Amino acid sequence: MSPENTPTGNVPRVKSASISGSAPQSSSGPLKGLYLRKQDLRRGIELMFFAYRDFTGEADQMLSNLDLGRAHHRVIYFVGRQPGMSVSDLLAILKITKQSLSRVLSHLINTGYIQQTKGARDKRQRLLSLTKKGEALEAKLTDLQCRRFAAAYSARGGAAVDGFVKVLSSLLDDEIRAVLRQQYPDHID
Amino acid sequence: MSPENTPTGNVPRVKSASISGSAPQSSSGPLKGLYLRKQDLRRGIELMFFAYRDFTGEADQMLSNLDLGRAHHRVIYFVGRQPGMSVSDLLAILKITKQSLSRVLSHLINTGYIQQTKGARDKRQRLLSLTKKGEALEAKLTDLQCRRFAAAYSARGGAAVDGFVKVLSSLLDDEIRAVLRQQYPDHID
DNA sequence: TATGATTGGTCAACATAGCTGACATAATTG
DNA sequence: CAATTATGTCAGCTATGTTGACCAATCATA
Repeated sequence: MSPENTPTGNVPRVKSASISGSAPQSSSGPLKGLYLRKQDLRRGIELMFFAYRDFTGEADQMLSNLDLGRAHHRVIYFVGRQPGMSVSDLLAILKITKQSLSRVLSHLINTGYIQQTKGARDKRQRLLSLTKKGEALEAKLTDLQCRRFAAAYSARGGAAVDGFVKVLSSLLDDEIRAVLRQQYPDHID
Repeated sequence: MSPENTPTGNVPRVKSASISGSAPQSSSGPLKGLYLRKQDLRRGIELMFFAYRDFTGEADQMLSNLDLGRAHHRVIYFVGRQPGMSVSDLLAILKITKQSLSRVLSHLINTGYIQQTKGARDKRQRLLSLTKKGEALEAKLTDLQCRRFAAAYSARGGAAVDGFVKVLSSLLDDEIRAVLRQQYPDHID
């Protein structure tokens, strides 16, 4: 309740045990490493938590009215992003088990959001795409989230967006960064 | 499998139905709004998804070895952040039901990560804090995530960090932004 | 052509972490 | 004293992840 936070005070308090190894706290150039104080790193952690929750919140709401969840959203989003993708493509992006995906995907197929066609080259593959109904939902959901980003981006300007993209890219695991570089060029900075 | 993405090509393709309302696509100053193209907004959506997953991944791994989950992590993190906070403080931050919190919190108390003391002013309150054991775990987990942020921050520099923080702040719901401004000053830009 | 790998699916069981609804207790506040 | 607040608890439901086992169709190759 009280607005002060006892342990991590407002003062620098440059403790940073094992982190300071890669980040000399007050040595080189002017202001260098000022953004590597423990409090700054914690701010990053916390902003990620809150921003991610809020970023997904509106879409979650819309989805729940349709008896769908966030897992369905992900499938709809990525299939809409890349129609004709195979199930294993999707598994590689979502990094969940095929059993988990199967539950969600078959529901989306049964309810007419997604359709599948046999692969021409490899007939084992099931190539996924959105139906008209699926496209409509994808558009509504993506639009919601795009609005939020558009508002944030235009409030802060191009330089901030550039930094945002750079830092997020650097937060990724090397593995997924490689996948993104392949599948979605221009994404990674 | 194929690296090309059929619908959302690499070319601008400035379709942007309802978004273009707040973002004139090619009108004003030089390069203005160049970061508001549909593809740029989608990049934001996708980076948030992947970065959040990777950012939480390492900690999740460590937690699962202790038979704890991400929900326990959140409690440990925020209690460590602000020892002596009440249950309702925590509920306001986490935005989950007290029943959900109760399950996780009582487990953390039973296993000796968190202790509670009666409030001095208001004896109904249970003020939460980490035990030694809890502090040790919190330190390990936060350190993991701080390392990731420190690496990203120092790879990209202060200007990028500044933009990152600005954009994330603008992605927040107004409501939580107010809470953060109160509880964690200096967090919101 | 036979064998093994790949693509994809299915059934069953389980765990985590959210939810609602209903109710209880203790303490504070007006 | 009455109403509100802070917190807890029981019971049950849902969404979404997990393992493990097993199956069928198709492809690639020795």
